[in-house]
Amino acid sequence: MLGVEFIQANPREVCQALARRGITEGMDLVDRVLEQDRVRREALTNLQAKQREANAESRNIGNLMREGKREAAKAPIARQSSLKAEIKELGEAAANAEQTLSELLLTIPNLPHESVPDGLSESDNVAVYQHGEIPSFEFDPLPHWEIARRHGLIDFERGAKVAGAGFPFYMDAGARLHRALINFFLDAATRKYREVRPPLLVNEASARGTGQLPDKEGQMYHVAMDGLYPVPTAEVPLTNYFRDEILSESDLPVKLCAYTPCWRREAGSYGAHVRGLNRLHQFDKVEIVQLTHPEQSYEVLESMRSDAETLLKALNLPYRRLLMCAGELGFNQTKQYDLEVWSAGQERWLEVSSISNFTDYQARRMNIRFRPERGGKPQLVHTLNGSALALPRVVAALLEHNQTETCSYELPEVLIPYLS
RNA sequence: GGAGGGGUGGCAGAGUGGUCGAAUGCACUGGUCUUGAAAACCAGCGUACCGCAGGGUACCGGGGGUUCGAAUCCCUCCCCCUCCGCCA
Repeated sequence: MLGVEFIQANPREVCQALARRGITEGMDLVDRVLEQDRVRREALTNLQAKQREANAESRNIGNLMREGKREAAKAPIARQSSLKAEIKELGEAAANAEQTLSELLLTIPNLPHESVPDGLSESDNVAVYQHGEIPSFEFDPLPHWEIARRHGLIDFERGAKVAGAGFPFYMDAGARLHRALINFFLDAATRKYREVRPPLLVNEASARGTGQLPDKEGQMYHVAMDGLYPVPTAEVPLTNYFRDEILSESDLPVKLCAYTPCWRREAGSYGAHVRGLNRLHQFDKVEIVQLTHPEQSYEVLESMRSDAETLLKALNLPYRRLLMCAGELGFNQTKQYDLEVWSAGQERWLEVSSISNFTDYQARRMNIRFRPERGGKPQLVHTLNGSALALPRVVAALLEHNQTETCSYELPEVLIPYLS
């Protein structure tokens, strides 16, 4: 969430930034936040004045009792009970005001960075870079599900029987290819990031911390009996690792990476775009996360983006880098790159990575701060994350890109050591 | 799942109803001493919020209650530890 102080100090900028996301009632939102904050402060001031009064009275009564003047204490004790009722009422008012403000703030998304292009739709995303040529084939290239079927790499039907659509079995060379990619990605990531094996189920507070709750509730599976959520991405456990903690400035930047399966309900999808490996309920991903000093996050965003791109280059896959337009940004992000590989069999781009800066938006929610070395109050860190990479579409692109006329396929050299 | 014991500041650890936001030790910061360092000594050292300010309020796992007054008593939830059971 945004900080009230910031909104207070920059109402116009906030409105303009929200407008870039297509939110036209920005001024109204800002006004409501400021008004609600005023209400909250007033309620607090009133409450605290009464509490002060009651505390003084109690001290007074304590002194009288100690001196054995029980009679003299009777009047102030009687007065206390009416004070107590007032305090209870004022306390409830203050809590309500606080709650209302925080709910209001949760409806306001993060503000697009100035370097983010304008636009509200997918077509406004800017392809800022492309690596490799889109290949032309002398034959009709097959989609990956066809190649996978002929080689027995993936068993979608039995996956559907055992779990449901979107839960494939990877078999034999298909399973091994997955393991190879996970190891290849992790070996690259761990040269720079601490390797973590996180919990695969998280509690509600963690889902709230990274912003999956309350707005994206339907995207996660939910183990209702125990109040746990299978992770939709390793971002959740990794970023929550330091929730409610104060780090030393010298701890920054914190760099974490993890391989995890990811579970997503992805309700409402249909058609050709969900065929094969395009969209699954369970998939594998290596995630990279950094917590940085506020002054460094945009620099770090570029380096994380480059970490992910290095992998695609090593795999020899044509890909392009999209800079997401203001209207297509995730709710919590200020700037976001998507990396898309070329799917030769489907003749379209497939997203395999998204790298984002959240600035202090998640950190404020999660209360992750650092103590400045030069002294002063703890400050919020900036959080960033990115996929490096998500597996299924990489598998799809590898099969499709490297296919031959006889429907065999080759794999890039970097994977050979991982496949033996 | 059953029985028992616990959750206090960065860490360790006192505190069982009245100036307790909380002793003490360690760690950390500044200073004295020293050629320098160590040791010793002195001082400082939680977080959030309200207030122009002096200052005030809240926080001893979370929530609720008893009381004029709660870290301390009661209820409830969460978490941790030990033993038993079950299990990979």
